[in-house]
Amino acid sequence: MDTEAVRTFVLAAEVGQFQHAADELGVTQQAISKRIAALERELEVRLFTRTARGVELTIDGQAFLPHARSIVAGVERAITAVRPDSRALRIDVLGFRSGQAVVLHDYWRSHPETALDVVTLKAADPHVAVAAIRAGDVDASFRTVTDPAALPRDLDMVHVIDFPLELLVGPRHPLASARTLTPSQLRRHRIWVPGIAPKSEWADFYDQLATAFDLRVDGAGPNFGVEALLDTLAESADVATLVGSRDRLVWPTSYDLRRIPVVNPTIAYPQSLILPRSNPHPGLRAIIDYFRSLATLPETAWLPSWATPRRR
Amino acid sequence: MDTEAVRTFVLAAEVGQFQHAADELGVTQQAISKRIAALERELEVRLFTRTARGVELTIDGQAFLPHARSIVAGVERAITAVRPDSRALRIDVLGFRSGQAVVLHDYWRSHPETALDVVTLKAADPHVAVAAIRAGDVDASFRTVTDPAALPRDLDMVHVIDFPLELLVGPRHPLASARTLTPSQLRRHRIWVPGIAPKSEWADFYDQLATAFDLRVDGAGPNFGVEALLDTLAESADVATLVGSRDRLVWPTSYDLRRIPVVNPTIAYPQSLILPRSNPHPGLRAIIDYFRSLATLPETAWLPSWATPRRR
DNA sequence: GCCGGCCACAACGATCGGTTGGGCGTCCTT
DNA sequence: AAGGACGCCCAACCGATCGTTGTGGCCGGC
Repeated sequence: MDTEAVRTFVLAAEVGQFQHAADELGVTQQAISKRIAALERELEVRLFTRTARGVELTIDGQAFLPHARSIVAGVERAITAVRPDSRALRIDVLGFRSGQAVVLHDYWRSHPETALDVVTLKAADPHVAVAAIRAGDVDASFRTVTDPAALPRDLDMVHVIDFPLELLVGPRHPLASARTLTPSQLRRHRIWVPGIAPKSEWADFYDQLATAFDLRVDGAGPNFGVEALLDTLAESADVATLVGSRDRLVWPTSYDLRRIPVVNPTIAYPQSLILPRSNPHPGLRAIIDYFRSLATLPETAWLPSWATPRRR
Repeated sequence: MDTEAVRTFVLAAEVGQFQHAADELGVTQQAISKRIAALERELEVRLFTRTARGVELTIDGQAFLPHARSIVAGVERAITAVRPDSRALRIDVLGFRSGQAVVLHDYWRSHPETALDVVTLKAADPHVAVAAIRAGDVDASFRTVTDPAALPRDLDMVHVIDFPLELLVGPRHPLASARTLTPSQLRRHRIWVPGIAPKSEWADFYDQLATAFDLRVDGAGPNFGVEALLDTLAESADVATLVGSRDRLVWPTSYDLRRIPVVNPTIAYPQSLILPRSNPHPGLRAIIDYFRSLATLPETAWLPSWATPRRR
């Protein structure tokens, strides 16, 4: 189906004449006639009844019209999503299931008029995101550079939210039936966080965490994907992992995995947004405010050294 | 833009390989390559990065993907809306601003998953609707045949709701400042209801109404459209009209028209739905129930002779 | 260093989408 | 009732497009 034909159909339905639509589009009436005929042939349905003074929608045409409008609107949105000059707000997240993306989705659902595109740069290195922002490929990125001096002067990094961590364990794990846990209870249990790149933001976070609470955090081993990790957890009696409270993890219900909040102190992972210092996309303000309006941490929460905590 | 290309893009993005997508679609890899290239040329943006083991979405490609899915879904819905065998529930209303359509829209908003197409047969004669239902062109019609014997045996007519009438007047009309009105207060005022076809359901209604309350209901004159009617009302100091409480009338706010409920007794216009007696569309049941669940009339309401009133 | 897998480019035929030209039916005017 | 205006369709033609087959380049694995 040619979307030009669909657009032509909508226009012809609105003006009620092929001739008028043809003038509007700067083509001949015969071209309109053929476009509609092609559409009718494809749908195997008559869309217009031809009269001496123009055309009129058939029942099928009436039923088709709103869907046609929706297609045209969809094409319109799709084009503006990639047109460099009229690009929608485009934000980089770590992954579509990350807490960042989940909260961003919540924001969009409460502000559905926002033209928002969520993308993910498949690179652990925050410099990739920094370069993408400076190049104008994305408007902002939910990443953190732990050393503020490493951030170029034309970019800004704002702290937007902290996600409390929860322990994720299978049913055979000794801590499986706990309602909540303190960090000291995690001592001597193996915490497996695969796929952490050395010297990355996450490596640093878990290093600090392990030191602070004398934990066994094992970041070694390749990341075979979240499914493989969940598989392992479900079976294992001694492996657990940490996930953000807002992370979306989908697993078969047969897995019977449990998420157990860590408290006293709460362990939180700070989330920042990197954006241009000058002329940031105007839609970012509301998104930052939305993130910051969400529940904040207790005074006692533990945060890594680089965090600039937001507390009430 | 060709929707086949869009569908191809979505598939290629999902499988990550042109070759695989080509196998899936039963064409050569080169065809896929050209489709994507054409899309990229049209959008003036690179959608994939080509690698040795397949393709990967660019940032722009990621931004484009959800919109592409929405286009594909829109095309899907558009096709099912007209495919005779898989047709969505299709209901005929008197007009898109009628109370019928308004309530139907309310229903759809609370059940957005319903595949519903609203059409209007531009004919005053209910036999047109009857024929359309019998032919399968529509599933049901919000029309009334006042003589039940005139309804073919294979069709059923169910009473679904009554719409109380309100007086619509301009600011200079002597009744303009009333909060409510009784029918007897309308006596001697001219009530203008243009565009009523002789011997139609509406002619009969207003005949009975005029007789019952000794009113001056003027149904003469051609209908120049609702705008012309509103124009006249806004200016006039002695012309008023009756509208259903659920009818949607949009007018410039400068008009300052008022809708005044008629009470003691309420005057109600009964609404029926004509549908096939055997194998009606399964979605109709919920719609009928929805209409019937809405506020019913007081015991004292006036209804035309053919009505089968629904009262608590 | 070779092989295998995947994508791009080139050439060719079929199809498609546009134009011009001509004809028919309806409505309005004279 | 005849003529003109208008809007539609059909036919013929032409350039662009979409598919095919054939070929070459690039990259990763053995």
